[in-house]
Amino acid sequence: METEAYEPDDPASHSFAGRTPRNATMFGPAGRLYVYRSYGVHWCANVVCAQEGVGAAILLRALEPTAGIEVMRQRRGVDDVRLLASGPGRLTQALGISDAHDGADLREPPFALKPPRAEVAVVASTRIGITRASDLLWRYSLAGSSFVSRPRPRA
DNA sequence: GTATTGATCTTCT
DNA sequence: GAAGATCAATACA
Repeated sequence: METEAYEPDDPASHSFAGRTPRNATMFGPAGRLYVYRSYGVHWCANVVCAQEGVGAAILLRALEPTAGIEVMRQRRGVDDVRLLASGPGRLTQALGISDAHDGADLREPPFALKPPRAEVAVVASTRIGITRASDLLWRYSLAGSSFVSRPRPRA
């Protein structure tokens, strides 16, 4: 439901300052999962989306639970479906993603990549939760969705 | 209801 | 030693 883009020349991107042991996955081949720890507390999941050697990825900020909702509720400890994965940290907790999944190939089980089930209306807006280059319209979410981390970026 | 702060790891200065 | 792609609990109006 919601993603954010990060490129090598983006001051807010982990890959901007160069390759480190933690973000090494980000420089790997596309289609893999890049997991990093945020603020020492949360895990955040990204999809590597450029050729090997280029540190570019898409941050998964929110999703709409469609399967395994009960499991997600158990892991998150909340009932409201809209709160199960409405944020990067919440998303990884709901899916049970951790550093064990860093570098995993999204084309292999337990993951799977599929084409969209239907045409969707996507809106671009400013990014959230960062302090640098936050004016870039690199946050993409589905129009009118109630599963995003915030209904709208504050004006 | 909004505002502030704690938790706690990796990297950078 | 400080900041950061965050969340949730606490403090205040």
